[in-house]
Amino acid sequence: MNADLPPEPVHDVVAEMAGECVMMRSRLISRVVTGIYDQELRPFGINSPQFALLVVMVKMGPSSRAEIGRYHHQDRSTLTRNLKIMLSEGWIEEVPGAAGGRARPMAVTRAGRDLLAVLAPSWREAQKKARVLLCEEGVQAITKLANGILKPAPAV
Amino acid sequence: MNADLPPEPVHDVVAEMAGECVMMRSRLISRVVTGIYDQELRPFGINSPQFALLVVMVKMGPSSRAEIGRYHHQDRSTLTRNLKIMLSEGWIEEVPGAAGGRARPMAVTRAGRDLLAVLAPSWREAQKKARVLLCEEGVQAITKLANGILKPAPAV
DNA sequence: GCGATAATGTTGTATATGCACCATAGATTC
DNA sequence: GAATCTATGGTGCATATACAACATTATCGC
Repeated sequence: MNADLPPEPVHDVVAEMAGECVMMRSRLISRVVTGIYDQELRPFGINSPQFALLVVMVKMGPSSRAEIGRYHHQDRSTLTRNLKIMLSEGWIEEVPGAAGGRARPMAVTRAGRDLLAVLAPSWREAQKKARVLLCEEGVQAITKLANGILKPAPAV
Repeated sequence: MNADLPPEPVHDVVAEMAGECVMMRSRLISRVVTGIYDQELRPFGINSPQFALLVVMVKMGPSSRAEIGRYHHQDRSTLTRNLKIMLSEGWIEEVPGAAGGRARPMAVTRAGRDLLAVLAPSWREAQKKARVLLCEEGVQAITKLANGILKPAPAV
């Protein structure tokens, strides 16, 4: 309001940050929740980020790194590296003669789909634990939020 | 229910995962929100995770890596490395003759507190953008969730 | 067709994050 | 007091993540 007032005490500023920062809370939740799923998925040799990417790719169908990045809000370079690991695991593959020519769409393999089917019970176990931690209310809020990010208002 | 039934179609399983996974959504939100704050904080030479740690450390007062890790849900080794960078920036320091002897508490320096005061307006700008993205409802849900994780039911 | 522009994928660099494992230093137990 | 247990901090390793810069490849405008 008034730029000439003395700066507010650092203590107050930090109290405001500690009490309200959305980023701190988002990252905290992400860390804790990721840990829950990593624990359940570990026996299958796949981790949380890889599982997420695999599911997104099944959902999207054959897609280029750039397309996946736009939908999943990840940098192209991140996908170049993460997909390389998933390729070597045989969960995904490059679709041969697809797309115009510059892009090289990737798709989930049969092995990738089978893996998802096999680990489904463990994933549900993790879901259950997450629900306990976040309560049904929290789960719904997060679901709604994320869906809003994934499906931005279509250009009319 | 019945282990002898044929496995449900992979398609259905993936649809369930894509539509309900809490981890995928938590990480997505975290990525997007972190990006918002990183953009605002960049001019100050500090990134989102470092900012979060700095705020937590002011809040906690002099604390060992182990204590910070328990409160902030981070591995001790993660803190060893992250704090090293913050030490070299002069935002935190080792408290000399504190604690019993085995632990070596770390505390935020004057420079660290000043940095928080200086970047406060940019942080509020990021808060504003986050509020637009998540809506007031989402912000409150995340805040409530995270507070629940930070303040677990005290052992009675 | 040609030059300008835009999109794609890659690599270098820096940081975040957790697990497994280790050495050390307090704390416990007898 | 010595053996054992436990907590702390550090290292090696693997992965996630983004930004900057680059070469390549379309695409557009003319």
